[in-house]
Amino acid sequence: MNAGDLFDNPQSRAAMRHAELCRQIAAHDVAYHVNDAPDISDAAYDALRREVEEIEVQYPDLITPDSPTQRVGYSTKSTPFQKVVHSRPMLSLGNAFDDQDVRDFYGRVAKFLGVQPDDIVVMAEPKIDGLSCALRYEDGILVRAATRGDGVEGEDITANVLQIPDIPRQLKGTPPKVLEVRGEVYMRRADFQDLNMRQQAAGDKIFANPRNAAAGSLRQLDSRITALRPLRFFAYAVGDVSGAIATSQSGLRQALADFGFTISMPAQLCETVADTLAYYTEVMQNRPDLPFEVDGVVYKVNDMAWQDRLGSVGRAPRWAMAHKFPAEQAVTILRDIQIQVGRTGALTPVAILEPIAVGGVVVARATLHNEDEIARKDIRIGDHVMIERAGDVIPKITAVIMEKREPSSIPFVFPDHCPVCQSYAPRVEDEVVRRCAGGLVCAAQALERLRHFVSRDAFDIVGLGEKSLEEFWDRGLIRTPADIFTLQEQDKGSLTPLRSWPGWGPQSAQKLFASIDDRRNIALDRFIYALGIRQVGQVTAKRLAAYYRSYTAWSDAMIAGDDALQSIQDIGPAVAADITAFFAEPNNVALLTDLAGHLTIADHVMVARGDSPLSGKTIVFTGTLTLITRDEAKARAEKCGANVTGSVSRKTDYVVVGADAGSKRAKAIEFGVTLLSEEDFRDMSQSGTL
DNA sequence: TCCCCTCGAGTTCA
DNA sequence: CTCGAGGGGA
Repeated sequence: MNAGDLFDNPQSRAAMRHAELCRQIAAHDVAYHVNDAPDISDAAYDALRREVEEIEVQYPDLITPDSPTQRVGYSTKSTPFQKVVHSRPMLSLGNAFDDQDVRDFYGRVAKFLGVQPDDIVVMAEPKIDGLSCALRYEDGILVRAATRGDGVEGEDITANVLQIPDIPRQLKGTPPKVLEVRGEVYMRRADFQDLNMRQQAAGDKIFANPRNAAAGSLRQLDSRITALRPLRFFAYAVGDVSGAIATSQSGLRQALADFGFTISMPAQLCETVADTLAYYTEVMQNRPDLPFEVDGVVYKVNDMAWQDRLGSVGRAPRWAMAHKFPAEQAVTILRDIQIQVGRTGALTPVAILEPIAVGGVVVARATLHNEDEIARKDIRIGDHVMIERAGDVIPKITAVIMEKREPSSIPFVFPDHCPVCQSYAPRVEDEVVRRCAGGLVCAAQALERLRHFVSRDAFDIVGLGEKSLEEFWDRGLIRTPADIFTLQEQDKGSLTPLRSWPGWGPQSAQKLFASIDDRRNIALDRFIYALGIRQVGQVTAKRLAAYYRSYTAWSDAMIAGDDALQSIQDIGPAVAADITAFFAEPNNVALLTDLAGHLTIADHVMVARGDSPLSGKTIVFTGTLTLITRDEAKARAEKCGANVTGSVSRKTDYVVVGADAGSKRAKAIEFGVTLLSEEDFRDMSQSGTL
């Protein structure tokens, strides 16, 4: 080994980058907070912080007390509340709508753990309709409160939370050094009505429902106003905690109560699925009598060791689920059906409704999904339709009230041409969507592609929203993504520069140019995702980036037509064909080259758990696993930073061989890939911090 | 070949 | 958040 090797691994590279970023952020902080003279745009500052967070997610041992992520809050001027990065993300819950969904939940948990559904004990609690909130206690003292935000980053509402009577400022008993308590801030129904009466008397805003009232009260800039609002709090979970405070969910509830919190009632420990369903029915029946609004119940696997094993998929834990009460419904009139064109050319029908209040909000539009959906329900313009807010957010039409139909009404005819570019819009056999064939000539598609390009998960260009994008399009300034990066040059020579446009000024123009410049450095996976290749979303883009590592390696391989595509996880013939088709179009290749000329595309940083021998490795499972289930094995491997793929290729590092392994094992031997037994895998996935 | 699961794409309102 | 469809295990 020579000295070069020490630095030529992902972890040491990440460590060096991390240190550099921390230095930069500290310098910017001084400029911003101390000298009151920011030397960098908010967006660029956020990007630096984001990069630090990403590195720390991969290499937790780089997190030090003086890391910028560990400091309380930081400012962006976009909101008056300081942003707070949650120490661990606040997840959302999967939803069940009927008994079968609940049985399926038990089935999934049982299958993952390799136990029987009857073995699973579940803690059931009411799901209060309020706002999730995280309270951080250090040495028993409340030091910070944050809203859930997007789950990763929330807003600092400490001052307001201190005004809520059942949130203790100081914990009782002997709490751990650090304890983050999570729960729901809500308002009782009676308190809500009183508040509205007072608001009305004072000529102030009336709230639509207790939830909105709680939200409005919590986001007051003046905490003296919050103090006048009758807010309450139920504790139901913990986030960051030093040491363990319970081994079960029921124990956790008890511990929280002992620390001085109110815990949600009525709750019940359920031994069987039947108990769980009975609890659901009971809460639903008592719903009108409960003093607060409840939109369902929550089930949590009681055993916390099992919770840990189950982990989470995406943004939802596998060990918990919400069982929702039936959605509120309402009847209104369907005024029109509009056809929207998406970035892939998909024609999507949208219902334009006579505005009506459902579940506390006024609904005026609803998606109709597709042509078949309209035909299946025989939805016609002018019909009275039943709408509901599914999962409490997105409104949908559930049925047509046939008795109220006008005899003169006619079935809706779905157009077979694009409403924007008039191109033919064929429906591929066996597919549900109709797609505008206009492709590159369709303005609607081009605009949607641009919108995708600048969206948060892609280039994240702030200040270039839908409206301004459309404006630039209309004036012919932005027609392709590359145009975004020449905007400032174009503007310089223009007779009507941006700063002279209505609604724009020198400041906003400068700000936009700055935020575009901030994105001239971009991670490879974001870049690939931004291109908007059919069927290539965030996950697939990341897989491509991880496989090819650099922009040049990727684009060269794509232009040459790499057969290896299909050996990448999640990429089969259909997805590979779409990627190949994208590169077969000369316009796309030209665009790509043009675009790349304006950018610095960073090589992919391996997602790796530094201290695990599996980190950064590509691993394939084959045969029947006997020690743990396949799902669990896969989750564990990924937790260690491994890339789990489906088929063996020369790039595979390990093949874990279970019982009765067949062709993959043979292939592994042929390629000289290291074979691991299940026991080997267990040992390797255990070493390293989990 | 079938079925389950994950991913992609499209969407509402405050 | 929901639905459709591709991938891949069985």
